[in-house]
Amino acid sequence: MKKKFYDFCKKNNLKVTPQRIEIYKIVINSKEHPSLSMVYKSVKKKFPNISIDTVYRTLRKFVEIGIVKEVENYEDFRRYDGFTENHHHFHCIKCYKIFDIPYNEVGKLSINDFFNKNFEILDYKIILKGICKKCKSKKENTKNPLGF
Amino acid sequence: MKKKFYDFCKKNNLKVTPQRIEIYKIVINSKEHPSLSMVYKSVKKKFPNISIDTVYRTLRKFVEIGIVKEVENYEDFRRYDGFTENHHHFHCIKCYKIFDIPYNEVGKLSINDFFNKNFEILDYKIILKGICKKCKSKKENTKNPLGF
DNA sequence: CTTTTTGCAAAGCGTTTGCATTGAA
DNA sequence: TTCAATGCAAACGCTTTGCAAAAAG
Repeated sequence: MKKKFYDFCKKNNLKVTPQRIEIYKIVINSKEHPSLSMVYKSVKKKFPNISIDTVYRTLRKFVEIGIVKEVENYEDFRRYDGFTENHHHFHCIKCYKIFDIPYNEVGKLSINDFFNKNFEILDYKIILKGICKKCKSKKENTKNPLGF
Repeated sequence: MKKKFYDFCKKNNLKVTPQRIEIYKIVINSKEHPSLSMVYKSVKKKFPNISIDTVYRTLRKFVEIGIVKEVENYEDFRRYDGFTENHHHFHCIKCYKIFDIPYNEVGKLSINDFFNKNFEILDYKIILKGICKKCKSKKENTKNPLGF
């Protein structure tokens, strides 16, 4: 684990600083998939003077080099849906469009027993990512249709 | 559709204003699951003087009364994950913890043919929501473990 | 020694709030 | 005529940026 960290840093020309080591440890050891403010509070125990932007920059770096991932259901902007029945979504990574997918167009999901014993599942969503038909036939897509 | 809107407004003591009608139309008719700024740009065509906070307030109201939904993968804060292998997540709605779920603990998803013909699926994530074992045995959970 | 990283402060930007005015019922 | 909604401006909170000092390699 420590080796993995050093390797990633070396490979990506990142200097290994005590702050980075500590932030990495916190993310790895946390069972809660911490938010930034949680990481910040935690690092401060060891480095009371650390500034919050160091945490921001460090986590961004970690995501960039792939040693840490962002939990999937975060996007920069809220988006709205007038179709209020329960359904899934397909996200096109090229044009940023989101397509509604009715339940029956995706195979039914069967949750296994172990899982059902430990969690009460109220709802689930399948989020598919890929490229829509239109974008597959285009060379490139430069325009951002969302207007930002 | 128009009737649905009037009914929802009446039931929830919302006044039917031209701005609200227009915003609702935009969300309903958009195929793109618009972001706020896209809605804003769109309403401005009809109401050049509309202020952005009206759009904010209106969309919030709509979500509140349930006539519009927020696309699921939006959360207020980024959260981080040191487990970089591909896996699913279970979100506890009580304690806000996110649990890692290996692929094999959830039944395999079979995508049907229609779907595969129209979309190139690069990845999919199953996001389960519910209540974890610990929270099921508790009466209430007042503490927010994420630190915000 | 050179180059990156840190901490600080200020700026940026999406979102929310207070308030007087306007408009729906 | 009453009470909610709008538009405006200011405030708010999370995130980013510029820069000099400090630390890593």
